[in-house]
Amino acid sequence: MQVLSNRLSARGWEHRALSSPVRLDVLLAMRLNAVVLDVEVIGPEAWDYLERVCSRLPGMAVIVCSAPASVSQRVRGLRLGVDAWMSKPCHPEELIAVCEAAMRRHRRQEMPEVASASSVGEISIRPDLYQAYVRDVSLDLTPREFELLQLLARSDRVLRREEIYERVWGYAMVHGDRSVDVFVRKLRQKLRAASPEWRYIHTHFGVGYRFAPEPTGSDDAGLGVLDVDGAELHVALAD
Amino acid sequence: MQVLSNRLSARGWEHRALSSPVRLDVLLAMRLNAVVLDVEVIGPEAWDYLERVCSRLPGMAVIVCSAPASVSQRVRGLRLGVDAWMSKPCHPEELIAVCEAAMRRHRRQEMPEVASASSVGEISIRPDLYQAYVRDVSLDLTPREFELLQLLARSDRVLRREEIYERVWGYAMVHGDRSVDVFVRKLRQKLRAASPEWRYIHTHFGVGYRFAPEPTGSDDAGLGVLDVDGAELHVALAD
DNA sequence: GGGGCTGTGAAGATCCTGTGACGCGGCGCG
DNA sequence: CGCGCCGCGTCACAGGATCTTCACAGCCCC
Repeated sequence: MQVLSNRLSARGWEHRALSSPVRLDVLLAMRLNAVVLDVEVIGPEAWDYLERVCSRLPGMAVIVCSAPASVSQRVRGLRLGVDAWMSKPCHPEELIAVCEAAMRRHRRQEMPEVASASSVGEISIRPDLYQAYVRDVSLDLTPREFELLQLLARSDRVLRREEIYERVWGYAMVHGDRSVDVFVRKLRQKLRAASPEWRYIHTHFGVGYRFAPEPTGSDDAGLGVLDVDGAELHVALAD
Repeated sequence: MQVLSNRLSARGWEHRALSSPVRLDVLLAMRLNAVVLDVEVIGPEAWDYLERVCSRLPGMAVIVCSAPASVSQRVRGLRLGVDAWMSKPCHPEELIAVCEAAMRRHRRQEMPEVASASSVGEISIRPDLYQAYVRDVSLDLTPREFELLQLLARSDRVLRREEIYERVWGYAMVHGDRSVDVFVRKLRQKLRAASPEWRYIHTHFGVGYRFAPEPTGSDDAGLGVLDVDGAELHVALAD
């Protein structure tokens, strides 16, 4: 169990290990992508339990990993809705691979669930439409601009150019490429046009960019030229 | 093989047994729900073959049934896209149950399609007749055109070409294939002919297409001075 | 004040889409 | 059996949208 847990973490899976049967409604509340069960642990009501789990949570992958069972038992389980049946002892890596294979197929069917819309500052990002809006007015972003915005908006830290390039363009940035800068400029331009009261993309000199919606508190007012200790300066430093 | 074949027939599965490797395009033309492979039979190119089969036919269940293999081999196969890996000898009934488990989710998608007629804009879609109508006049769609329309009409988001291709054609789109574009054009042509006051399919540059019935606001009013030759042209350009 | 680093604008290259035409293969018909 | 029709997929072309590149100006930090 410990080894399995370590390997799951290594592959980036959120998970939890429980040593006793879980009530159906509790399982339901966990909103899992997959569950690995041992019929021995469940006890004599295993078949009934399996059947209810599979029918109540059709979107969840169900893997059984138990002491060796007869063919007829395994077939019965599979027919009830179990996605895979492994015999202990088994290699943890194989168990993980089996879980991933089962989830892969499950996920394919519930395709229509694209990430939902999110709002940052005045703009709302709609992944289902590949577009961003300010009060139902489209920013008219190109695909690249949109992907850049999406990446920035869901990161709350400074992103280096190389990182941005790699995640938006999909391959490594050659040294000296200014594409990221150019697209940041285009994005800023469109953001400013649609939402002039806010600043969204902040430059970190020598590092990269950071996304953070901030109302332009200063929409001017007098704001002298040398507002030395004022808010502006503070913002500049905090930047 | 014979026993397996008999049992498959008993359970009502259409199937065929082949004793030599099958070319990828032949496999593709078979339009299978699942395939059971033996890596020994495929030969030394098994990994490459498996990878291509899985990526080309993401909707098909792939089960490997071979002589006992190492954990790392099984894991590698599963990570490539194989749905289950069984070791010979195995009980035919278990193999069948495993295939059914792998296919279960994929099929669930196709069943509810026997849905009832639906209306979008001026057109009504009749899945039972495999045809679409505008005021009881048939659009005279070909099967492919109809499937494309049906897919688009029940999605309220942008669909990427690869996604459309995969769900209408049933297998993965090769990069650069223009079939989707061509069929969108044919569909638009017929929609425009039957329902000229509406726009249905919207292009999202660099992304894909989105279906949304919209009355052509433009055939009207103010609109420029020299819109002499009419709404039709305008619509065509604006699309 | 100077050496990078970043913002900006524009031009050229590149990519994407709409479109018409064509070839292939299946099917019904004479 | 030949023939034409039809559905389907491919191709090439053209126009337009998008992306990349480049030079220059402005800015930041040392």
